[in-house]
Amino acid sequence: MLCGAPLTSGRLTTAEAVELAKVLGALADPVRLQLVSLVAANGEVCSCDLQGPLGRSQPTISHHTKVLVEAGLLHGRKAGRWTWWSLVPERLAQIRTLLGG
Amino acid sequence: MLCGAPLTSGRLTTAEAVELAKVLGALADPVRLQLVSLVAANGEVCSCDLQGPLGRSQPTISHHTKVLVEAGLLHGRKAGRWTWWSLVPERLAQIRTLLGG
DNA sequence: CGGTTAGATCGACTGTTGTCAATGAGGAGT
DNA sequence: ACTCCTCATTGACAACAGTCGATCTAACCG
Repeated sequence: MLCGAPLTSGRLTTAEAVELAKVLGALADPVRLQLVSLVAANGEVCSCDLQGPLGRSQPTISHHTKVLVEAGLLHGRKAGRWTWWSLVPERLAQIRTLLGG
Repeated sequence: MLCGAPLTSGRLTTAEAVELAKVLGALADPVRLQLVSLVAANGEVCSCDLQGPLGRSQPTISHHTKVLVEAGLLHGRKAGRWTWWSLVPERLAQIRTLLGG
């Protein structure tokens, strides 16, 4: 489940490769990278704060947040009508480690 | 050109996001991750050494090496009929930094 | 030169992905 | 209850990406 065995020390199993590829794929999109960047800069933001800067429709934003949540990179906290998004920094650190830390 | 401004310190421009997404996209594939892993483990390998472990056809391997080279992650050294592949560790380190080092 | 071999390129097919308009679900306020 | 408001979901479509067979290029060896 994505622990130990960083990429550059060799011996990456197929299952590990698939799992890591999934997480990296979640980050491999300009809109999602900017989304993460925005959340990182503001601590906690709601979807309506993302729509403007990212220049995408509301369903598209919703789609991207979902992808990031499923990758374990983003966390959503529902409060009334709003959903507040925040990063999961440990997950980013984990990816960094797997990439050869 | 992908320097400074790590992801988690905010302020990622569109151009930077597109560029970073491209590199991450190059890594976001199980076959390519295992390819990198194999090269990392063996130092320098030729394509014929990859085809077996990766279980893909020769054109597919060639396609993946090309993607990785274009992303600056892999380097090919031609010697006679063979091409010897090696990693560009600085590039991986750079990505790690961008991811929030 | 002809034959073999390593790798790249092309063409086609398939599955996935980013996008939006339309609609749905549910809280908040009147 | 009724109406906004915020976000999620659905359906559709275009663009992209991974894969392989066939073909091409170029290097080595008799």
